[in-house]
Amino acid sequence: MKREFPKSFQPHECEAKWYELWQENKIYATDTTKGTEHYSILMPPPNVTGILHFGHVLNQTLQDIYIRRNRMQGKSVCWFPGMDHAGIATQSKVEAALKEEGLTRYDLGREKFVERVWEWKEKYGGIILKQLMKLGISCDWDKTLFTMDESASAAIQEVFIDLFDEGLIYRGKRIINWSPLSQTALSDEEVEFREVAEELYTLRYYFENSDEYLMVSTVRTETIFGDVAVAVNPNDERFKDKIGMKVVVPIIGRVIPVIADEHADPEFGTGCVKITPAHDPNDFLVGQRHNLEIINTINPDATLNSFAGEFAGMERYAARKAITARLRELDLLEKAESYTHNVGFSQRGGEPVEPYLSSQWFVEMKPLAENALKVVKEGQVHFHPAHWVKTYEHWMTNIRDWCISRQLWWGHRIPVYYTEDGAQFTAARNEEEARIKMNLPVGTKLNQDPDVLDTWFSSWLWPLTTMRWKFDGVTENTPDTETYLPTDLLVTAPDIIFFWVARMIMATTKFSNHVPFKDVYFTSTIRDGQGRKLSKSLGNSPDPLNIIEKYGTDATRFTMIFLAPLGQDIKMDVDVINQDVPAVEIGRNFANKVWNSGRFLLMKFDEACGENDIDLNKIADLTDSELSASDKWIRSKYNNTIVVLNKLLDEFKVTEYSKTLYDFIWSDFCAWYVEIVKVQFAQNESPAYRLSLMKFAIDLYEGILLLLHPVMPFITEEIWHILCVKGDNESISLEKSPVANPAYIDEAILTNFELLQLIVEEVRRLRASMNIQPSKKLPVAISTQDESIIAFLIEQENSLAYFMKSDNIEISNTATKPEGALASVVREIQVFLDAGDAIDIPAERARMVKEIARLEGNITGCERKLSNEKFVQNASQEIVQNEREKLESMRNSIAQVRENLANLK
RNA sequence: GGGCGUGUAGCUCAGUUGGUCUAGAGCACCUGCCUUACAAGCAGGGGGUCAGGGGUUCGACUCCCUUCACGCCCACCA
Repeated sequence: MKREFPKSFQPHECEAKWYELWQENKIYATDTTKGTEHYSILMPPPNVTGILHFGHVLNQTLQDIYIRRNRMQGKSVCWFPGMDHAGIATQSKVEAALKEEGLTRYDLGREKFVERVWEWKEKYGGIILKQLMKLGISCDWDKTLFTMDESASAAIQEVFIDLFDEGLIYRGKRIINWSPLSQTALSDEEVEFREVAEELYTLRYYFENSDEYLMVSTVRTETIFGDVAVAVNPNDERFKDKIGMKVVVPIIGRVIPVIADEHADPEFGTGCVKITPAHDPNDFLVGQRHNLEIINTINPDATLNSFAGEFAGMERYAARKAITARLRELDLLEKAESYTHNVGFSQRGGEPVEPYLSSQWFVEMKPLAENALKVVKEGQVHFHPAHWVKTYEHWMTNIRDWCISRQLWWGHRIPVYYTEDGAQFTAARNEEEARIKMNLPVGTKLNQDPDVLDTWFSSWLWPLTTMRWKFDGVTENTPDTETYLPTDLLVTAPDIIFFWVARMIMATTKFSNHVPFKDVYFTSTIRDGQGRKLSKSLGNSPDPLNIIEKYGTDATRFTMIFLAPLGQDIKMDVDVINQDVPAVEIGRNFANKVWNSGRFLLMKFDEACGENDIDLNKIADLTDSELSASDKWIRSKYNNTIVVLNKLLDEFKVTEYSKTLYDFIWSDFCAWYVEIVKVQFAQNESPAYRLSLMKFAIDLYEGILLLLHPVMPFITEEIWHILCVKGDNESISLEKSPVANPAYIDEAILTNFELLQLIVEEVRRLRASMNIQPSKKLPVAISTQDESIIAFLIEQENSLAYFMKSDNIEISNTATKPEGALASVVREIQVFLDAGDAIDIPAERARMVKEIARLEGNITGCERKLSNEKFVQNASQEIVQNEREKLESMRNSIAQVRENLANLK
C-alpha cells in the first residue's frame, strides 16, 4: 500500500485536524507525575475584550517553541493559560452597549450591571482564546484561569487583607490621576504623557486695594477658582517684599496670600505661581506645607462645579476658553503665548487625565520593591536582553505608592467594611469577620467599600492564582505551586515591565518566598514599514488571522521568529488594504521546501519498494562500510546542528535558532544531501541498498521534522503521519526531541566536504562565466598533492560529476590541464574544466588577472603583518601560525594561477 | 532633565571574549535554466570607505571618548 503524499501542503485542512486531535487526546495536559524534570510557562493573560494581534502571534509562538521543546525532551510541562477581566475596558464595552439601549449603568444598579457584564463575557468575551488556538499553541486549556474566577478572587481577597493587616495597604487622600471618561482613579502607570501645543496665559493678580499686580502664568485658567495662594521663591529678590501681602484672584475676587515656597522657580515664566491644591500635585504639596485650604472646583466628569460661579457646569476645555475670554474682557490677561508641554492622557480612554483630589487605596511599594530588586540583581530572575535590568532597577528605586482603587463596578470589590459613620473600617473576608476584627456587636451595620481593585492587582498574583494558590483557604501550597513554582520562563512585551513583570516579582517573592520565574524574555515591538507600532488606532495592522489564512499558521509562526531579533523591534511591511504581510512568504516557501523534500524521499522510497509493501522499520540500516562519505557528512551536520540549536535556545537566541534550522534544512539537507541521494540511488541498483539508503535518509528527515516541530507543529505532524515513520503509528504526535550523538560528528569529513562544495561552486562559476549551456557535460580534472583529499574526492566522484555536470572526471596528483581548458585554483587544488570551443580567452585572462590581483592584495597584507615584529611578538602563536600557513597557501595558489595564465594561448 | 537602545549592501538584519571578516544572509535587482521533489524552485552575478571624528592596540565592525541621526522609557516647571 503506497502512502499518499499530496503535491502541495494544504495548511488549513491539517491545522484544524491536528489541533482537534491534540485536544481530544489531551496530549498537552499537565501531568505532574511525569518525569523528574519540570518546565512551566505563565501565559500572559490576554484581555477578555482582546482580539488577536501580531504581538500575540510572536509572543505565543515563542512560548510554544519552548514548551514543545521541553515536552519533547521528556519533561513534565505546564503552560498556564488564562484571561484577564480588564476592568475599565470591559466595563466600557458593556456601558457602550447599554447606551445603545438608552441606559446607563446607574439605571440598572450595581448588581444587575455586573450580571450584564458576566453575560457579555460569556457571549462575546474570550474570542481571543479561540484565536490563540489557531496559532497551534500547546497549552493545557483545562487549566485556563479567568481573573474573576472564584479561586482567583479568593486569593486576591486574602492578599488584600494580609497587606492591609500588615499596614502596606492604606487609604489616603491624595491627588491622583482621574479619568473623566471612565470616572475612576488611575495608577501612574496608566497615564501616558504626550506633548501638546497649548497657550500659556499670564494673568494679573492685583494686590488688594492697589493698582499694582503680580503676573502669574497658567495654562489652565479654568482652575483659578481653586486658587488659594500665589507662591514666589523665597530667594527671589524681585518678590521678597511681596511675601505676606494679599492678592485678588481674577474674576471671583477671592483674596489670597502671597507665600514663599521653593516650588516657585524664579527662572520660569514670571517667577510667580498660583497655588491650586485640589488640581495640581505640586500645589497640593505646597498647600500641605503651608496649611492652605483645598478648594475642589471640578466635578468627576470634568465640568466645573459651583465654585466656578457663572461657569459652573461647563466642560473644562470649554470653560478655559470662556474664562480666558472673560479675563481678556476684564483686562486681566497680560499676554497669551503658545506653549508646548506634556499633558497626561489616560492610556485606556485617551482623554487628558485630571489631577484630582480624592480618597483612594494605595499599596506601599518600597518594602515590596526592595526584595524584588534584590532577586533580579542576584540573578534569581534573568532578563533577556539583560539591559532591561537597568530600567527595572531605576523604577524600583524610585518607586511610588500604587493607587489600587477604581471607581468601577466590574472587578474585585475591595474587601473593606466601614461603620455607618465611616469612622472605623477594616479589611475582612465578610461583614461578620469585619465586626469581630473591629470588636463591634453582632448586627452592627457595616458598609462595604464600593470600589473595585485595579485589574493589575489580580494580575500581579498571576503566578499564584494560576496554580490555585490559597483557594478555599485550605493550604498555601498546591500540587502545582510545589511542582511548577518558580516557573521557568515568562515571555512578554517590555511595555508591561512595570505594570506586570515587576509587580509579579514583588507579590510572588512576598507571598510564596519563590521568584515567579527564572527567565523573562522581552519580545520585540512589531512595527510597520515606516517604523510605526502596529496598532488598532493607527489602522496599520492587518488581522493576523487573514495572514494565517493566506500563508498558514506554520509559515506565520516561522516568519515571526525569523524576523524577530532579541531585544530589537521588528520592522515589516504591511499591506492593510490587501490584508497582507509579504514577508510571511519566507515561512511559506520554507514550509513548501520541507514538504517537497519529504515528498521526494517518499517517492524514492516507494521506488525502492517496487511492488512490495515494506515496513520502513524492518529495513536494515546501512552498515558503516556502506555509508558513503556524504552520508557521514550529513549525519555530522545533523548532529552538529542539534548541538547548535540547543545552545541557541538555551541562550534565547531564537532568531538564530530559526536561521540555523532554515540553513541546515534548505542548504545542507535539500540542496546537497538530497541531490546526493539521487546519485547514490541511481548508481547502485541493489534493492536492499536502495531501501537502506532511503531508510537512512528518511530517518534523518524524521529528525528534521522533530527539530522543526516546536516552530512548525502542523506541517511536521502532517508529514510525520504520512511517512508513518513509526510504522504502526503508535504515537499520536511527534514526541521526542532528537539528541545529538557526538560520535557522529566527524570534523575531517566536514572539512573535506566543504572542499568538495568549494570545488563544485568553482566549476559552476567557470561554466557560468563562459555561458556554457547548463545541460552540456564537460570533462573536469582535479589535481592536488593531498592524498586524503584525492581519496575523498574519488569516493565522491559520482556526486561530484552530477553537481559539476561532468561526464569525465580525473582526480589525481598528476592531473594536468587539458589543452585549452579553463583553470582555477581552490585552496591550492587545481581545477580544470575542458570547455572546448566555448572558451572565451580574453574573458578567461581577465578573470585570472583579477584573481591574481586579489591574491596579491591578500599576500601583501599577510606579509606586512608577519614582517611586523610587534605582531609576531604580541599575537598568540596560533594566530601567527595561522597567518604563516595562509601566506604559504596563497603563495602556492598564486603561482598556480600565474602558470595557468602563462599557458593560456 | 535623566536613563536605555540602535545606526553594517537599495530594504530587513547576522557578525560570539578585538585576529581567515579587504565583512555574511534573506528580500529586491541582473544573467542563465521547466536539470529525477520544489519556478513558492535551481545555478551564477553586481552592490558596503561597517553613521562621522578621535583614541587604545602589532591589529578595531568589535574596546574607550566624542559628535550626529533615529527609536524607546522615566520624570515633569506653573
